[in-house]
Order: sequence, then C-alpha cells, then structure tokens
Amino acid sequence: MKKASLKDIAQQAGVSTALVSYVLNGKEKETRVGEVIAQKIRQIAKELNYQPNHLAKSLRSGKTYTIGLIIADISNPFFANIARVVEDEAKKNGYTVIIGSCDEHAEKSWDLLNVLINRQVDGFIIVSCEGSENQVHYLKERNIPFVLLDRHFPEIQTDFVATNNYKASYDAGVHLIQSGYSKIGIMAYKSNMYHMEERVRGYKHALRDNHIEFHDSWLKEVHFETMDSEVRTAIDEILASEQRVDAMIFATYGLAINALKYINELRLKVPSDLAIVSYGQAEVFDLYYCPITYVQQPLEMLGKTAVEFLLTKLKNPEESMKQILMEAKLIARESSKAKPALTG
Amino acid sequence: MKKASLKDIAQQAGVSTALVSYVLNGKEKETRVGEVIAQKIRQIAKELNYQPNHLAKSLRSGKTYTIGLIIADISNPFFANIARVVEDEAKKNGYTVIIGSCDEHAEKSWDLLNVLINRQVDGFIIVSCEGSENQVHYLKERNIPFVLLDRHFPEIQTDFVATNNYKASYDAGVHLIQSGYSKIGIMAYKSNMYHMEERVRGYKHALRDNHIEFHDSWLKEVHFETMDSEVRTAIDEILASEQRVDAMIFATYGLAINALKYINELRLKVPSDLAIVSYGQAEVFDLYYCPITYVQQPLEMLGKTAVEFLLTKLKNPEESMKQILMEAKLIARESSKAKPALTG
DNA sequence: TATTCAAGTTTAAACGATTAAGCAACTTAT
DNA sequence: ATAAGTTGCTTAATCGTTTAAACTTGAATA
Repeated sequence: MKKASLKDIAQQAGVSTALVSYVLNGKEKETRVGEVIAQKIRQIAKELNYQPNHLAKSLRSGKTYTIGLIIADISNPFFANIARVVEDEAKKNGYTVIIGSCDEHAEKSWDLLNVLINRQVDGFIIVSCEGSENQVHYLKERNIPFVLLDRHFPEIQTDFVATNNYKASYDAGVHLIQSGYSKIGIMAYKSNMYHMEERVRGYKHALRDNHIEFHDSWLKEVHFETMDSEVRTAIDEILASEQRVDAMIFATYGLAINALKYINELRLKVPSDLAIVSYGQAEVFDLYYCPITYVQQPLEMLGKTAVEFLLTKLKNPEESMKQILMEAKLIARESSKAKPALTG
Repeated sequence: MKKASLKDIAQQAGVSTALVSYVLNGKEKETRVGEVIAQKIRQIAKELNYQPNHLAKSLRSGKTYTIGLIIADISNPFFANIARVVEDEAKKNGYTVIIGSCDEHAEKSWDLLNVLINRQVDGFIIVSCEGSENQVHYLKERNIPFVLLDRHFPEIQTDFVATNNYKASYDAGVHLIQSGYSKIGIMAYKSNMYHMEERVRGYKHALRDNHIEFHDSWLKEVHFETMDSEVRTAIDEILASEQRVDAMIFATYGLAINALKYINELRLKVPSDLAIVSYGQAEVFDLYYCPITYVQQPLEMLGKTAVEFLLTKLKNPEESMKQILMEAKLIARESSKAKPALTG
C-alpha cells in the first residue's frame, strides 16, 4: 500500500488538491472552504491515513525544520549528553536534529557541514574544533544561521553559548590551594582554541593571586590524536620534575580517563599521592574508588539555550547577536580533599 | 548570496537545465552533450559553487539516502557507541543517519517512527523496546525496509542482527563457577523482551549444567524507570537472603552502575565480598578499583552488519531475510578472580 | 435590470531536480 | 535525390505541496 498524497484525497473527494491542502492546514476559514466538503476531506484523509510528505513541503517552503548539530567529539560523554539535550529541546519545537561528530578534525567538520547544507538544514549548532574558523566565516558569508556551542572564537563575531572556562579553572585552582595543595599541575590539549587557553589562564591566575609561582613544567599539553601515549609521558615527566606536583587539573574528560588509568597502573593513591580535579562529568567520576572532584558545566542550560538562540534566529533572521557565558560549578569530592596539615 | 540551482547555471550557459543535469551527473556521453558546452557547464557550476538540492533530488527519485536509527536507550554507552558505528558505516556509503532514542518507551518509539517516516527515510535500523511489536508489524505491512539490531522478536519474522545472549550468559555463569563461586545471582530488567529472557536462561542453564540448584531469590528483576531505587532494594534482599550470593551477574550496564554505587556505599569489597560480571562496556569498568569482568559484545560488527543488511535490502527489496546471532566474548578481570580455596 | 459582492471552488505556477520524447540540422548511404 | 542515421539540443512532464489569482454561481444592492 503506497503512501497517500493530497492528490489521492482530492480524487476521492472529487475536488482539487488546493482545497485539500487548505483544509488539512486549517486554512478553511480564510480560504472559505464549504463546511460539508471540509468534513469530507478530513474524513477521507483519516481513512487513507494521510501523512504529508516532508520533502515536498520543504522544497516548497524552503524550510526543513531540521537542524545540523556538529560535535567536536561525540565519544566524550559531556558532548554526548549535550547532544541529547539539544535533540530533545529541538524535538519539543518540532525540529529534527542531524548529528555528526568531526572527531576534532577540521576537515571532517567541513565535510559534515557540506553534507548538511546540501540536505538543506535550516541552521547549525556547532561545537567547533581547532582550525575550523574558515567554516564559521563561510556560514556567516552564506548567511546560514548558526550558534556556536561550548567553544567559540573571540575574534569572530558570532552567536555563542559557552561556559566561563576562565572562572571555572580559577575556581578549581583556588579550591586546590585552599585544600592545602601548593604544587599544582594542569594537563590540557595542545591547542590554540580559546576555551582551552582560558582553562589554562584561569589556573595560572589562581596560582598568581595566591602567590604561588607557576613552573613551566607544571603545564602539560598533549595532542588529541595521540593522547593515549602522550598522557603517560606527561605524567611521568610531571612527577619526575624537581617541582613534583601534589595536585593536578585535567582540562578534559578524555585526559582524565587516560591519566587515571596510568595513575592506577603506577599505584599512586588519590588524593594522598596526587589530588585531582577534572573537567567533564561521567559515571566514572562517581565510581572511582576516590570520587573525582569535577567542574560541572551547566550542560542542560547550554544545550537548551543554544537551541533557543538558533530557533529565534530562524524565526527572525534580523535578531541581534546573542552571546552568553555560563558559570560552571565545582563539585568537590574526595579526590581533592583537604591535605592533612604536615604540622598536625 | 543564494544557493545556485541548475536553472542558474543553465541561464549563464545559455542552455536548458536538462543539459546541465546531464553533464553534472556524468551522463554527457549517453546523452550526447557537446564537449565544448559540457566544459562550459562544468566551469560555471564550479564558479557558482553549485551544490545539488537534496530535497528536490529525493522528491523526484523517491530515495533520500537517509536511514532512521531508533535506539532504545542512548544513555547506555553500548548503544551510544553502536550508534557511532552505524553512523560511520552509513556515511561511508553515502547515507545520512537520523538518530532517535525512545528511552525504552514504546510510545516514544512510535512517535519517532512516524516522524522519520514522514521525513521519508529510506529504511530503519531499530533497537526495539518492550511493547513495540506492533511497530514492527506496521513496518512489515507498509513494506518499509528495516533491520532489528541487538534485540529481536523470535515470533516475528524479520531481518535482525543480534548477540547470542544465551551463550553469553551461559559463559558468564560457567566462568564464575569455575572461579569458585557457587551462589550466583543475576539482576535483570523486568521485561519479556527476548534478549533479556535469554540472558537469564543462559545463566540458569549454566547453573543447572554444573549441578548448582537455582534459588528464586537469586533472580532480581527491576523496572527500567525506577531502577535507581529498586536496585538498592534488590541488592539488600539478595544479600539478606538465606542463600546469600557470593557473585552476581548484571544483565545491563545501567544495572551494574547503580549496583556498584550502592555496593560502594555498603563498603562491600569486590570480589571478596561479592564477585561481579556485567553486560555492557565502558570506561567505568576499567577504572573501578577492581576492574569489572564484562561481556564484550561485538559492537563494531553488530553495527556494521546491520547497516550492510539494510543497504542490500534497499538496493534489492526482494533480497531474502537475513538473520544473524553473533557471539560475545567474556573479558575476565579482577572482579571475578578465582576465589581463594577455603581449604588453602 | 444592471452592478457589486461574497462564497466556494479551480487553475496553474512554483520549489529544484530528472529524464523520456521530440525536434532540427547535418552526414552518410542507397 | 531521397531515405535513414547521427549529433546536439530543447520541451515538458513528474515528484507532492502551497498559494496567489482567476473563475463561477447566486444573492444583495443600487
């Protein structure tokens, strides 16, 4: 049994497709469709279980009610969760989401962008990866609506919804200091992405403001692709250095996971051998023998707001630029608990 | 700058849209397009950065090169990963995937199905949830191509790709028995889904074949929606019973996570107080203080094969029914390590 | 009685692509 | 010289919808 079209209904009712369209779109009043025929049309539509063809609608209207969500790394549970939020929120508003992960590769991101543009998505929500500035410029030029999520480029004027990473790292640093740690390292991605730089900057300023001198050996930057091995080397180095750290901040979930695996292998005890604060959030952090202190980003709000921004922009393209930085919350757990005073 | 259409190119080249279409689809030979004009068309297409409109193509051809992936529970990392595999594999074949999670609700699954049908997806890959048999029947009736993934209904003839859950549980049971555990419990979802029944059946047969009498109190079935609280009660009960278990199998990732949290709270030591084998796979299992033994399902293969089945069916709707059960592999870790002999 | 108006309906173009069929203008064969 | 074939291109229908514009009635107004 093939799908019924407007034409099928029109034929059965003995009227033109126009009337059917009017009735089924609730425009019978404005377009003065007779009450009797309207009833009949509705009846037949029901009998044939009519479902409008979205393609045809979209082709005609130029709107697909679809948004493209490009995520830098879907294997990160933080992003996976944010994707869910975006999907749910979009669905509530009658939009469908097509998700793609570029796995931190600008090239893959570019491909995704093109595929989705050809599929005529109405707009984009994007968690940008390094080197994708040109893509953002392209969207601006082409006048395709989009909102950057979680990461943005301060030198490009765009809508965005992100976390105040500077503040989050600053808080994390202060927390560790107040807990009695004074030699604090940080591990981040080697990247010139703004959000990553901010995470490092906040940490450094926390040290500075508490009169702790920062040592270059405390900052470890590793490449995303070769994280597995580089994290190990980095940990080795940071522990072997003269200024051996007693606490570390991990700027991403992936770094923390890899580091924790290695720390376990080394039989280092958290927090006595090494205190830890990490970005990201996941069940692992709860179930680790020593629950991990983490930076809780307002995941739900980030996702919802991004959708909201995009949808208002779709409704009114002239809408002014919207930019928001949301505050993260440090969830203190055992992995950073106060150091027993040495003089105790 | 608006998107260029065939018409725009045709106008610039001073030819009909037909010629442009022929050239850009590589049909210039069959349709005898002049070499000179063909070059010109290609040139202009490039200049205008022509990208074909997928909607129009699809409307005309009846194919969208889109597949709908309906997942029972995307928050389960196993499914999240399988979704990635499906997406990647589909993309390799020029297909786009639209993912939806029904969160184990048949009603939500039905909504998703309809949304995606209206969006004219070419076919479905579905991880069915309880009570969705009618949906499967509906797809069969409507002759919409689909493949069931991971879960299937033995009483309905369909294509499917799934794990041999009976065997997996049997192996898990035997492994625990051989490791010296003799009072083995299992926690599963309260469900009449076949895959869940198989997981329990395999476990029971492992006991039977090893001359261990199964006790009703060893089987705990909890509801998906109220898992958080029910798991705790179930653990309490199973530990308080006369036949207190010394090992447990968790039939899903979610159950294991909830149980482990509670077990931690109770300060029970794994495996000495309680040995554990779980379904699902995730970083948690590696990072737990005592790495968790788990049933490793052939995730990659499952996803790829499902896509493969669906695509061959799309290419040739007359293709015969395809059904596959794949074997899981038990990854033995510390959480189920051999019990020290009492007489040692 | 002629004119205007409203109600109820149809027509046809449009969205952007594909493709069978048709039509000139040549060339070649008979 | 005429028929047949080849080459190179255009026309127009089609997919399923939407919607402005036109059209037909019959009733109300002047």
